[in-house]
Amino acid sequence: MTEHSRVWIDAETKIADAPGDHHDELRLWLRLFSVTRLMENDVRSRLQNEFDVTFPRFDILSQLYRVPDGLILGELSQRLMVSPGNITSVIKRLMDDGMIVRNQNPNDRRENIVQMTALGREKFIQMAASNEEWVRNLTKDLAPADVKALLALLQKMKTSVRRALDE
Amino acid sequence: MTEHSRVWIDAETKIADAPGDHHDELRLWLRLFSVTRLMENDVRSRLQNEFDVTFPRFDILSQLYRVPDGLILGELSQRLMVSPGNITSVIKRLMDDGMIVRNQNPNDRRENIVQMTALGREKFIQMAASNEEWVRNLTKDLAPADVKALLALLQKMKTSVRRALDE
DNA sequence: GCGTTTTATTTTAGGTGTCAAGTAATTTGC
DNA sequence: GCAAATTACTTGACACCTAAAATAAAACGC
Repeated sequence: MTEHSRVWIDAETKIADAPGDHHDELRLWLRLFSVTRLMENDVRSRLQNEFDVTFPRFDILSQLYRVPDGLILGELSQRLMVSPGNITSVIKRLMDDGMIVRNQNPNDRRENIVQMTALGREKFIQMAASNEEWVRNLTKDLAPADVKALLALLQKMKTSVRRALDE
Repeated sequence: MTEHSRVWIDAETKIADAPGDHHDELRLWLRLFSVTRLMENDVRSRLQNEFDVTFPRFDILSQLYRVPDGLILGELSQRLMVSPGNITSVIKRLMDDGMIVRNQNPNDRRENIVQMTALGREKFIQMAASNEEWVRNLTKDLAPADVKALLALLQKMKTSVRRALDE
């Protein structure tokens, strides 16, 4: 039992489980939420302890890593699903750390493009490798077929959610 | 398209999808995370707009609703999977709103039991009903069998995560 | 072409989150 | 029985988060 594994009694465990009633969707949401929080808490504390980086910063780096040409702040905000006003300060700190750079688009001076630096790229690669290892370890009791099935079902779920949000 | 449905391009959409490689677990984590955030953002903004309550407060009320005898702060912290230091101020605000009360346990004066008030109970019932409706709407394109399958697979996943955290 | 509108970002106020250090109450161990 | 360890909670420093208002630049409309 490591420091990363404080035992949570999560928000969903104690609900009377009478499967098959009319509350399965709610139960699904609670379970989804609790698994996510469980994993997120572990990943967050490991990122902090082993790389001295916060989860949101890692999140930003993940995005920028995949887009070498960089992203404008608005795109970043949308991809991370956080509000635009939030990005400003986190970006500032990543710049102070030398992980990213930020440049005004000369063709549209409202836009600010952020890109990874070589340093950011180098550090991110290490974090990403550890991150993947942590996640694989957390999910190691799932059979590959379960993983596949979850991927497909969660895709369906995401599609449903997006459709509902677009209405 | 309502105010609740700002269109996010989430953190996971843009990953090259080459299913079947060795990165399915990571992809699963990203997808799980993005669905959760998508739903959470919607639920949070609706709770705020329609009930003037924050998500964490709703979370606390949900727990207390199910336990009429109340919970001590530490239990609450564990169930919500948030750090103990966090609970204090949120509890304080819920008390100011008259939704909950807090009493010292006379047998162990370190412990503080929080319970819902009649007002809290009354308001929570309305919120919970709306919440369930929102969630059902968000997941409405999922067949009942998909919901069942997801519930089972996420349970497996949660078990795997807990086991890994206990090591 | 010039005022209006839209778009991109920042700022502000307030709530929530962590961790670490601190306080108070109980339990342990000799 | 009393010092030491543990448990429950609070506080303080700092990071993130949202919503809404403010700023600045580009696009639009007539």
